[in-house]
Amino acid sequence: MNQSLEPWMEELLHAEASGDKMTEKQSRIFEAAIEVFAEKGYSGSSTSEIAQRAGVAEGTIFRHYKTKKELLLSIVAPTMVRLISPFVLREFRDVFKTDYESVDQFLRAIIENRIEFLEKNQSLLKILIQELPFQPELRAQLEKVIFPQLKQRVGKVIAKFKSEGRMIDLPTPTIMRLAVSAIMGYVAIRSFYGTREGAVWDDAKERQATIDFIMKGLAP
Amino acid sequence: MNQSLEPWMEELLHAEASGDKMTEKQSRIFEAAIEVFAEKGYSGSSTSEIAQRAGVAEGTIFRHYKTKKELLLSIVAPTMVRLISPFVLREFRDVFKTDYESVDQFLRAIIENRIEFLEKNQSLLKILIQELPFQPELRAQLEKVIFPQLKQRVGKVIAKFKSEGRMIDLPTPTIMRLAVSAIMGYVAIRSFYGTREGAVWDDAKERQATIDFIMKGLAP
DNA sequence: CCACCAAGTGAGTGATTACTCACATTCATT
DNA sequence: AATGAATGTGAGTAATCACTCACTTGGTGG
Repeated sequence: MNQSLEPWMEELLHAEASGDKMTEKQSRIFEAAIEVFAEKGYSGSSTSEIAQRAGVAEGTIFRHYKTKKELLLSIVAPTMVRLISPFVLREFRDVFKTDYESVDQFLRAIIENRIEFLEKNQSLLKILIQELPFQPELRAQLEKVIFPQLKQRVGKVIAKFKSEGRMIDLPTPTIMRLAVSAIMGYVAIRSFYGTREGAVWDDAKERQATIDFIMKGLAP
Repeated sequence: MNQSLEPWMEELLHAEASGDKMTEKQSRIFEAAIEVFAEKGYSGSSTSEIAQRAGVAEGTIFRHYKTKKELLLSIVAPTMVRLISPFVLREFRDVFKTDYESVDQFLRAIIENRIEFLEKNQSLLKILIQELPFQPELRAQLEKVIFPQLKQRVGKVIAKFKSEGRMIDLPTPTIMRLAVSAIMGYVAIRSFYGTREGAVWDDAKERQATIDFIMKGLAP
């Protein structure tokens, strides 16, 4: 399953798994980097500004991260894992035993959950999406680790739904793509409008419409 | 309608409208810039590389564009206009007269048309999406010109569909968001996989599934 | 109390950046 | 052919870049 992760990836995952051994200054750097990267993009950010905003000397950054890119990856790679973490949890496999009242109920719950996650981590998501096209390591992780795991775990649940005739008969990746893109569109527009004064944006209704849209589109 | 465009925008639109008065070298710069920006991102690109790839001296770039950012905007601002141009065409308003057999037929046609456009202009789209969060001028144009025009033009057609009970009763922007995000998801994944050797991607089927998904989701 | 090492510093490094400018070339108009 | 403007050039500039390194600080184990 772990199909020989590359060393840098092992380290990153391990670093995250093994709790926060971070110095206070290091975590200040970490947070500041998230801020600046999200604000100006990776290429548009300078290590000097990150240091400044973290309240540390520029050299301190390189004490903890060999390069600027390593700092980026240490932020973004774990995010991809966290993004799919609910699907890897045991509870998720229990869908087989627990017979949900409706597909709706189950799907709604998980969609709401992921929307919540995305909104609480808007900066991380922004950085991830921005850098995905430019960082081959990230694309590799997505393709070799994230996609397969998603396909395997979620695939089983979707297969069950399909076999019960409660969901449209399409390939699992296609179904996921359609659902995910609707959610991403919702999140994207929401962040475009930000939280504004004269906002003509009824969030509850928009979210409901999005979920309904997905459900109706994926109905058999 | 034109609600007082800012000068730079006027110029850009005018420059495009008034045909190609470009020098050969200028258009070489223009094309090279599209290449490099799409490849490395705006901040990650250097004017020296653009000049090199265009086969001109670096100074030539600044003869035609005051700054690097102006070069970017000259590429990307017209793209936004072209993106919605079909909806501004006269034919589009004729939907009222011409009674389409089905909403399906009409929507399918226009969705296919825009997918085609996006695929033929992948680089431009990539640059646009990448820079939208960082260029206030672009966001302003989107908000003040693109969105309103879309809402007005497309709104009428959608209103007609809704009144005929052939489409779900949701706000126009919501309907557009749902349709557009599904299309963007399709385009994004397609470009992620690129055109590869062992591609497990049946394009025709994916496209069909996407369109069906939109139609079903927007059905009344 | 010493010795040791990781954590932290900030001045310094060469490379690269967007942009300028004095000058050369080409073009259009008379 | 002459002239003025538009186009093109590339060496030059100050600023900024990611990163290094000799050094200081602070905490921990013996």
